[in-house]
Amino acid sequence: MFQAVNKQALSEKVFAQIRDQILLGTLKPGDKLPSERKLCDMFAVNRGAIREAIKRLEQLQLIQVQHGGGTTVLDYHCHGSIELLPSLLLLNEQPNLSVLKSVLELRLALGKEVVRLCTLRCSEATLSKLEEITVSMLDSQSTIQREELSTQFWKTLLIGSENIAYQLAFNTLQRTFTVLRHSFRSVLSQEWENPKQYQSMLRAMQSRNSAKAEQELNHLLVTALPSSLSNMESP
Amino acid sequence: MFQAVNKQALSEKVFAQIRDQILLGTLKPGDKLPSERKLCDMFAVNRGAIREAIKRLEQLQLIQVQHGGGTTVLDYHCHGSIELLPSLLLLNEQPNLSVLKSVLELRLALGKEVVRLCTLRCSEATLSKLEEITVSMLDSQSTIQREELSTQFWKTLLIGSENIAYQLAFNTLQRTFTVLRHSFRSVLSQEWENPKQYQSMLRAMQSRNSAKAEQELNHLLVTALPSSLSNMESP
DNA sequence: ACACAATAATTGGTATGACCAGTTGACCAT
DNA sequence: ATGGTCAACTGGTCATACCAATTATTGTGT
Repeated sequence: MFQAVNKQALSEKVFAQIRDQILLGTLKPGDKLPSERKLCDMFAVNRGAIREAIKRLEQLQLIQVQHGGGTTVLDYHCHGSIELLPSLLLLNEQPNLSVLKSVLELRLALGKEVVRLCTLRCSEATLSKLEEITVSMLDSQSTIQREELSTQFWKTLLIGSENIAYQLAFNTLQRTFTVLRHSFRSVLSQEWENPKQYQSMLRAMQSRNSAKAEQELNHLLVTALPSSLSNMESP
Repeated sequence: MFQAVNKQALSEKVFAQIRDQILLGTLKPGDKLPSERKLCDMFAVNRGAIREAIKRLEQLQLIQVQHGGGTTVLDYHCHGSIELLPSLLLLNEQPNLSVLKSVLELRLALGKEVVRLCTLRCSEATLSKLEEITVSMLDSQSTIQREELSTQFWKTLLIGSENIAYQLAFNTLQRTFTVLRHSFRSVLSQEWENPKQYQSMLRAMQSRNSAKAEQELNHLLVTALPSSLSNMESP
């Protein structure tokens, strides 16, 4: 009936505003940000809040701060962190289809590699755990439960792939999709509604057939795409 | 002859210390960070510096802050940003070989996709620009110049791939390698010392042969690996 | 002894105002 | 043209107070 109230720290709001202005291009690379004192006036908050926001922007490589020399906007195409994807995706009211396509492509490419490496490297114990999860998926009742199991499945795959870089990259991707789903309930079909496909992939992994496993994953992810985005070039 | 002097803001030092303690596992997931006031005493700095550091840590998803309820350490395996790779790589005095291997695998996988997509999508103008760059590479004198040209080459590839997610992911990877080279001059052979291989790849792209281009990239990147890391499973 | 509401203590969030420390540019002397 | 001096500006640090949310404690009634 009621919705949770949106509480947000001041530094958070300041951060979001400046970030979006940079991503929208209102603030262009090379531009100087107003001085911290001026920003205090403009946002009507104290300097601490401004500085905290600036630290976050710096962390995302959106700006460069120089002691005594002002703060400069960077080109996020060249320096921006991949953590910007959620913000880029939802810059306007509707999700940006071009960005969405990019994210899906990235997920597909990374996913394939994870499945491949996991197939080649993972222990029997990992395969057993994956087996357990798919079984639970098949007789799961609620969507929310299948979603949780799907997350479990991927987490296990990532551990099996023995690659921390992929693990961290997936964290970012997951945040991106979380934000997306939160704002737009059904932009994407949910791959976790297809437990049988998970099982097919696992079968391939159990026989250590990485090519087949990749192919099954491709099927799992691509069939979940809306037609407007399905014009991706497959290998 | 001379080196730039290492100047670092206080909040920066605080940030680095806490970050490393989390990555090292001294601070475990679920642990409570000391309160901001206590941290002030421990680090002997002002509360503003502490708070700025905390904002950065939060941005990296290393901690979770709750108004009035303290600050909790998160499991970076599950939540951490991919921006942690540079720190993970150089946690101890020597680069962590396991992490290094992960990063190289990620670079290879992403690189292949970028080359593939660029081959399929890029304009003739992009191909011309790539041609220019490789020509410059061939008659470049200094290493520093080849490095710059190599960066140019990749930047152009990324634009040609028309995928913002890959672009941002590469920014992170580039930072990782920059940090690595900065600390350890010659852990890796430098792929930009092999201009001919760049040209072979470009030839494949010009004939829109994405499979061949991928293969040439594989050769370019894999031959640059030290033998201790070359036991990667190739597809 | 237990449940529960009121209260106190703790923790993060915001606000001022001051001063320190680099950067920049104008001006000047060499 | 080079380097020094100075003032104005910008980011960095500090101390202190108070607001706001959470958590622990206390006290009350049953």
